[in-house]
This record gives sequence, structure tokens and C-alpha cells, in this order.
Amino acid sequence: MPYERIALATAICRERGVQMTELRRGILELRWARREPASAYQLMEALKRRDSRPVGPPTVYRVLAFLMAQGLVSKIETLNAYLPCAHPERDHDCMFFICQGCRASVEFVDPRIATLLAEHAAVLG
Amino acid sequence: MPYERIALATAICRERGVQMTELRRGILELRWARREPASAYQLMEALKRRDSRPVGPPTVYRVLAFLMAQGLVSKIETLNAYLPCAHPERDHDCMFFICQGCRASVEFVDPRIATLLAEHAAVLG
DNA sequence: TCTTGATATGTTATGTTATAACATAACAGT
DNA sequence: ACTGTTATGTTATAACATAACATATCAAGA
Repeated sequence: MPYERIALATAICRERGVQMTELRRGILELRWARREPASAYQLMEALKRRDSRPVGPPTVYRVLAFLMAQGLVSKIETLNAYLPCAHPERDHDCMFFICQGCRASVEFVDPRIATLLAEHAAVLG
Repeated sequence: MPYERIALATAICRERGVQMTELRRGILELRWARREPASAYQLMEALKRRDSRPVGPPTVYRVLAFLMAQGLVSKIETLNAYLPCAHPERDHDCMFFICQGCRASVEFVDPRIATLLAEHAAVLG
């Protein structure tokens, strides 16, 4: 299952003319490997453990920025942590619930909410 | 206008049996003085300039935590910054738009969104 | 008004998250 | 191979936040 996620992500990048590099794939794989949000520094540690290739914070943040730009991961601002995004192929206004007990996450999408937000935005400016 | 905000906040605290101290009032006033979100460290600087009373980060964060608990300010997670909350008397699921150009903020409330979120939460667990 | 327990603030140090600035490497098309 | 673009490495530091412990202030009863 994680493999299919990676294959899909790779295909999407190909189609968009951006590069799914080994580093980016590695971090995306790490992200799909666990269900809990992971911080940039946790991912940095995990990557070092897995590949014994040390990377610095800027590298990790750049990769996360790229993956977010492609809709492959989302940042959970309240946790300063990152989650993989289940539907990168669609334009995504996805939202997440995070269990306060076990930190597990569930993604969902509701266009009605986006519509309501857009209405407010239109009224307010 | 800001004065009324402070008076209302003070009354609310009184009613709830919690203390609206000088420090807390000072930070809340600073928050109402500007329309843009302000970070904890910016508030710390502003307070020092105004009162020439230096306070440390823990103090500021504690005051912000208190004000948030009372519904008097909200944290904008994407900015690590804080905004005063317009309706502390009501139980508040308020949301904000922040202008990416000028950083001005507008608060709004929409119970329909809260309802939709609650529905999803119920379905998902 | 003195004591006392609770609440609030001060202080020091450090932990955590994120980015600026600049150097090097890998890649894609010619 | 050459060259412009994209990606990554490296060093240092900025920005945000809290742990742990000390002191002060308040509120209410003896």
C-alpha cells in the first residue's frame, strides 16, 4: 500500500515536470510509514537512521516545502508536524482530525466547508 | 473603543472568579492596539517599550495562555502570532482571515462550519 | 492584622522549530 | 562537453517555546 502511494506521487511529479528525487521519495516514504504526524527534526533523525546519510534542517525543510507544494504532504500547524496527503491528484482543501490521545490522524475533505469559507471571504474582502 | 474591550474583558474575568491583573490587562491592551497579529516576542518588546518593565518569555507565554483560556485572544498557528478575540462573552469557535498583503485580520463565526466539522468527527471517531 | 494557601510573576537556562546565506553537485537540453 | 536550472550540502543563527525553580502578590479566614 505505501508503495502505491509512492508510485502515484512519482507519476504526478513526472506529469507536472518536477523531479521526484531519491531524497524526496525517501522522506515521503518515511511519512507514509507511520500514521502519526512527524516533525521535521524527527524525519531528519529517521532519515539518518535509515540511510546513514546525515542531512541538515534546511534540506529537510526544503523537501517538505516541495512535497507540500505538490500536495503530497500537509503541515499540521498546531503540532509543527507533517502528514502525508491521501489525494494528491485532486486539488486539495483537505482537513485533518488528530486524536489527542494517540495522535493518530484522519484526513477528510468537505467542499461545503470550502464553499462557506469562500462566501465569508467574498463578503469580507 | 479599545477601552470598552478592556472593560468587558475585566468584567468577564471578575464574573468567572479569575484575576485581570495589570500585566494581563497591559498585554490585552497592546493586542487591541493593532490590527495585525503579533508574536509573543513582539508583545514582549512592546511591553518593555511601553512600561520600561522588562518581562521574560515565560511570563508573556503564561499571560497569552491565560487570555486564550478566557477566550480573549486566539493564536494564529500559521503565523505563531496572536489576535484579540472580539466575542469573549460567547463560547467561541471563531475563525480568522489574514490578508497576505497587509496582514490585517478579520474575525468571523459560522456555526454551520462547526456543525459540519462535528458531523465528520462523529463519523470518524 | 497576621497567617496561610493559592495564584501570579520573575529568573535562568535550555529545548525546539525554522531560515538566511552561501557553496557544491546533479540534471536536462543544446 | 557546455550551460543554465534545479537540487542539495554546510554553517551559522534567528525565532518560537517551555522546564524548573524562586519570589511576590492576593484573598480570605483566624
